[in-house]
Amino acid sequence: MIGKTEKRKKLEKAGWRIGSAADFLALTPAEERYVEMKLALAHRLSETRRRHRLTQEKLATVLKTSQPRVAMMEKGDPSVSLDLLVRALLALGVTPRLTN
Amino acid sequence: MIGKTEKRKKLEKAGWRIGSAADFLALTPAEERYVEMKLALAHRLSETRRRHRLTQEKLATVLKTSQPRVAMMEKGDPSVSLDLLVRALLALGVTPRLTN
DNA sequence: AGACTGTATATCAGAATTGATATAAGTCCA
DNA sequence: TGGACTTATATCAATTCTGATATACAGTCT
Repeated sequence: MIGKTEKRKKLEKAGWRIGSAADFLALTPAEERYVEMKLALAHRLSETRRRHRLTQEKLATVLKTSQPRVAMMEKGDPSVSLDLLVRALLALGVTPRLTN
Repeated sequence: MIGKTEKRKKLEKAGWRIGSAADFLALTPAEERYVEMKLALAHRLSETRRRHRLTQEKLATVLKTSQPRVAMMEKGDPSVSLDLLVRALLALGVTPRLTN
């Protein structure tokens, strides 16, 4: 079990702007899960890239995007869509199955 | 095992414009998987809504969007993002876990 | 220190997605 | 047939996302 303050810090560190404690608590469970999913995918992308021994620059070329965007993806930045993350993972051969 | 022509029909019916057989075959495995994921989520959304005995109109209200967009989502229309689909499912309490 | 490699941050114009609206089409029942 | 209800399609302005560029930061080596 992870405390709320701790979780908040984790999210803020990841670039999710959360103004006040009230704002944070206003995150619905669905929103929290969405953010967590994104961070999980982001982490997975980073891991996968390392496993393939690629630099962000090289991965960017493979994905036909730029190194800065890859950096954003690996942070799970709010400005990056799930689509982009999923496409990247699929391109790397990772096959996410959606289970209940 | 599903034939290529059959699969193509399925995708075209779902609104994915695929001009020629050559174009279709040009879909990379990653792209195919992406489309299939989307259609799976779309179908899942439709099922879930029905299970909750909601009209598209009512679901739209819950999701703070419009009935026409819900229709698009349930078709897995190319103009609908994974984000939107996932958010919708999460809002309905479906909790997709990403497994290997 | 300086050069080099890899990653992070800021900004922005162009592209894609969004909710909304209007309206058509399908379904059921009296 | 016609109305009530539900879903589908078309269009569009506003928002969001994207790739690109410039540049900063961090680590390693000589």
